[in-house]
Amino acid sequence: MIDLALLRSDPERVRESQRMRGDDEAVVDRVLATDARRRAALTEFEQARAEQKSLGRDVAQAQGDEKAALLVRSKELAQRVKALQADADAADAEARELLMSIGNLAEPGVPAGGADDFAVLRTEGTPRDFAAEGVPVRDHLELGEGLKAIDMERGAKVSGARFYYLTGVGAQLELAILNAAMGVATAQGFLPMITPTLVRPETMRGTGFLGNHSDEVYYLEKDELYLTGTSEVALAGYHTDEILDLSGGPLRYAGWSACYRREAGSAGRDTRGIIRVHQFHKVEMFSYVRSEDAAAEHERFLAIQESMLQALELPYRVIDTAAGDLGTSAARKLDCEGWLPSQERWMELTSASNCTTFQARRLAIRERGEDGTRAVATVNGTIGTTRWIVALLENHQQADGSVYVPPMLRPYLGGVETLTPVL
RNA sequence: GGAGAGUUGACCGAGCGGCCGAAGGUGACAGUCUUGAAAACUGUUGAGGCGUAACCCGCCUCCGCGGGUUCGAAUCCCGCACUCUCCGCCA
Repeated sequence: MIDLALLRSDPERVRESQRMRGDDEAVVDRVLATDARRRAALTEFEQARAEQKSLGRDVAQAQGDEKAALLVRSKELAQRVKALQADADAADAEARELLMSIGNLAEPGVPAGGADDFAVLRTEGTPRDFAAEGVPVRDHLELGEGLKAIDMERGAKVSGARFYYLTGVGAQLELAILNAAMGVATAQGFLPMITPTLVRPETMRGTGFLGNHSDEVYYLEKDELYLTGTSEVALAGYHTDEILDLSGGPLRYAGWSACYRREAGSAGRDTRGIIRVHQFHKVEMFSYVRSEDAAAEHERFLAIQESMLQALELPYRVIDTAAGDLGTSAARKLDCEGWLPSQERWMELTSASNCTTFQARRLAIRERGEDGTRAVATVNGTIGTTRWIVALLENHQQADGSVYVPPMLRPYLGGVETLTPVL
């Protein structure tokens, strides 16, 4: 939720952001109009209510005829108060709903436009020249099957499309990635957390995942619970309705969780292998930080992500996502995309979003300031996920179908330097 | 799944249908005293909103959440969530 006070004082700033995102800018004026109506109704209600309260005190003290007369008056007033309250509540709900429909303000510098309008900030590492090496490029699934690491067929038999089993070294490889990620995060001062993956509607809504992309989310109707697509949801919800003490620096958490995504809008995309699946695991960094420090925290996340990808010896590029491709909550999103040799394209491996005060405002997460409280900022970012298996297998494949293991992961794989196909 | 008890401010804990945003205590902060500290004493100490752009000030809302009864609800009624205890079931 954006700051209503800001929308009132600088509506053009909000319109500008809406344009950058490709969203409706007329909503800004609707918010202004509805808010004016809300305030008028509220004032009227409050005046009537004040009168009712003072009359009520008179009733309590009056006796006999005087009391009877006062009761008549206050009964009339009670009707009026009720009606005015209903008006005020309705106007408030309407204003709030409109305000909630506005995505976070894109940060200055974020490219305008949609999914294809991202800016490439830099490229690190060089994709291998497989032809020059004389290595025939196999895709991750072919490699994974050769290693007996990935079983899509049985995944489909048991659960359907986009489900899979990780078997043997595949399972070990995922655990290696996640454990390495957890280790790095912990060393960087993040508190390790294993989080719930089923959350209540308020939490899902508060984190901004029930907006445009609500089709992406699994919902358990019988229990009124949502399956989360990232531990960001549980980590953001963790401090709902709390006033935090950030005087000692940001609160940093590293959440480990299974992630569930319906992939409703991606029919036909990435159907082969485990690039785009309904269920996977992820370690996510999440910080609660003072508003003025959020951009620096965002950079910090990116640096940690890059250090992971470098340790895994994966070529990648960093992109600044365009405004129209930001999630509802994000003001800026920086992704690291790893090279995918089999398709000769880049594929998202990490994503880091600065949500500024947007999420915290919805979830009522504040800190104590000089006078009063103010919303904190939240920042989130990937530090390891199942999909990295794809990049590792493909980028580190050898001519014989074996796969080189970067030193960082070896301690988690019994020290092996190479994964060898099972014949 | 069944039965019961509970949910009040940073924390503990009172609370009669009518000056109750809420006694008392703890903690925190400030002051007095002290060389300093402790103790003692005194004072301050919740959030959101409207009037209003801001101050002062005034007013409204918030006693788990949502409804209802009433001129008036922390207090009475209903529903929901959560916590605890006992029983049952599963592991």
